[in-house]
Parts: sequence; structure tokens; C-alpha cells
Amino acid sequence: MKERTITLSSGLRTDNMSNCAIKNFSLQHTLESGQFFLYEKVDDWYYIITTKKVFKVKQNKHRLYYDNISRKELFRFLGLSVPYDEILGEIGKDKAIKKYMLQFHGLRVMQYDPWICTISFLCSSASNIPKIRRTLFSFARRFGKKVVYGSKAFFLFPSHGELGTEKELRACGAGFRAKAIAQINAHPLSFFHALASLPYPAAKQILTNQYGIGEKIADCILLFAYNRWQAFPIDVWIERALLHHYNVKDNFSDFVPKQFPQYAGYAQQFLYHGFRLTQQKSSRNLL
DNA sequence: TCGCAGGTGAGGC
DNA sequence: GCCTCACCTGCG
Repeated sequence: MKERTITLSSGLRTDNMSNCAIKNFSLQHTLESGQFFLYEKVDDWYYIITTKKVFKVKQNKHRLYYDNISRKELFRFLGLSVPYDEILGEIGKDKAIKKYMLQFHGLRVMQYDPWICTISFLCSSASNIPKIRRTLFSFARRFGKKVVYGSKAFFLFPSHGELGTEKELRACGAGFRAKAIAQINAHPLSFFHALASLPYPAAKQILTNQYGIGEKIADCILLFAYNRWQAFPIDVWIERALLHHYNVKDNFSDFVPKQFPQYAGYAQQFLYHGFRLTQQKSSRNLL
């Protein structure tokens, strides 16, 4: 049977919606693996909030449907413009990563706006995903421009310089992170542009010189906004995973480049997402 | 009520 | 250098 044309709430139809064939990709694993937070899921659609616009995307098996974004932009955003087979071939030499690759097939490392990425991970310290999202959406409501997309109202994420004072940011639920966020907000945009052309160690040095940004957050920014594959963010989950799979508990900076010489950051994402989900599942089974 | 969470910086040793 | 702790806030 031919697929019927369904009128969506936005008034757009699936039959004239931009779409393309896709392989080795899972939209859900990619968006819901703790690398990106500014999305709203409505039915099958993910609405993505940026500083400039809202766009939406959904996946139906080997096809991606999208609206209000170019294919090129979307592919870059979702990490679809990288040599995936080569990357998996490389990091899949590792047995633990191989297992997670099969289990979480199609997980990608994204590449999105450094400004949004920085604020997101500044919000992440001693926090959790629901709370990070709540705080970011609260920033958008308070300081962002209201837009209507489809028949739905959204608030864009405030651009750099548009966030309020430390006190106002606290009122949005940022807590002790407000001081660091307010300081980054005061930086010129060139701060983020400059990082793009620097080698990994120099870029990381500049980031960790900022108040509130340590090694972990710097690596998240370098991985998810700049796709620097040497970046391997180490949080408590990755520490647990490294202990569990490799019996490594310190000297991470020796182990990581040796184990993952080329695409460490990609390996990290599989390790992080895979270990977290399988651990949560096994602890639920114990109850 | 209290401890804790996907981190960091300051202060003590 | 390495260790400990407070820091906002929401949740169990």
C-alpha cells in the first residue's frame, strides 16, 4: 500500500517534506546520548532549538525527514558528514567498543554551535540531563526571542552576549554555575572562532583557562562542537567504564591515546552511552 | 531530613 | 601534586 499523505500539526505534509536516504544512523541514539540538550520531542519529530531558528527532523528506518534546514547543515549537525566506516573500523578493533557499536548501531558524534555547547556543558557540572535541559530552556524563555514554527511557539536560545547577569542566571536555576556562564557570555564571539584553527592542546589550554571550565568540559566542547577526535571527556561514568572494561583507574592520559590512537572521542561516545545504558538496565533488573 | 549528582576551584597538606 | 570540600538545585 502506498503511504498516505498525512497533514501534520505544522500544516506540512510528509510527501513534500525534504527527505533523504540514510544508513548507519540512529537519530534517537545520537540526540539522546547526552551530547546535546536543546530538543523537544513531539510525536516522532525532534524539534531542534538553535540561536537562529527552530528546525525539525525525524527518522523512519533508512530515511530522514527534515524541515527548515538544509541537508548540508543537517548532516554536519548530526555527524553524518564523517567517514563513519573508517572510524568504526578503527575504534572497533577494541572489543568493548565493538560490542557497543553493534548494540547502539548508528550512534554519531554531533557537531554543533560552540557557544550553545559551552553553555550546555557549563550547566552540566554536578548535574543530570533533565536538569541541564530545564536550565537551558529556562535561559531561552527568559532571554531568547519567541518564534512560531509550524503552529507551535518556541523560544530561540539566546545568542552570545544575550544572557543576563549572574543574578538573573541564578534565577533561571543555574545555581553556582551562573558565575562561569555570565563570564563566558561576556566574551567576544571571536573567542569561539579562534579555537577552530588552533591545535587541540592549545585550544584546550585556552578553554581550561576560563573560570568554570576544567578538563572534562573543555573536552566536551572540543569534541561536540569542533569534532577534535583527541578529546576524550572523562567523567565519573567513563571512569567506571574504563575500570570495568580495561581495569584502568589512573594515568588516563597514557592509556587513552594508546588504546584509541585515531578517534578517541568517538570511542568515548560509544563507551559512555553504552556503559551507562547497560549499567542502568542491569541495575533495574536487580530491583 | 539528608545525601547525592555526568565538575570545578580554592585551600589545606 | 594530591586530597577534600563547598557550591545551587531537585530528587529519592
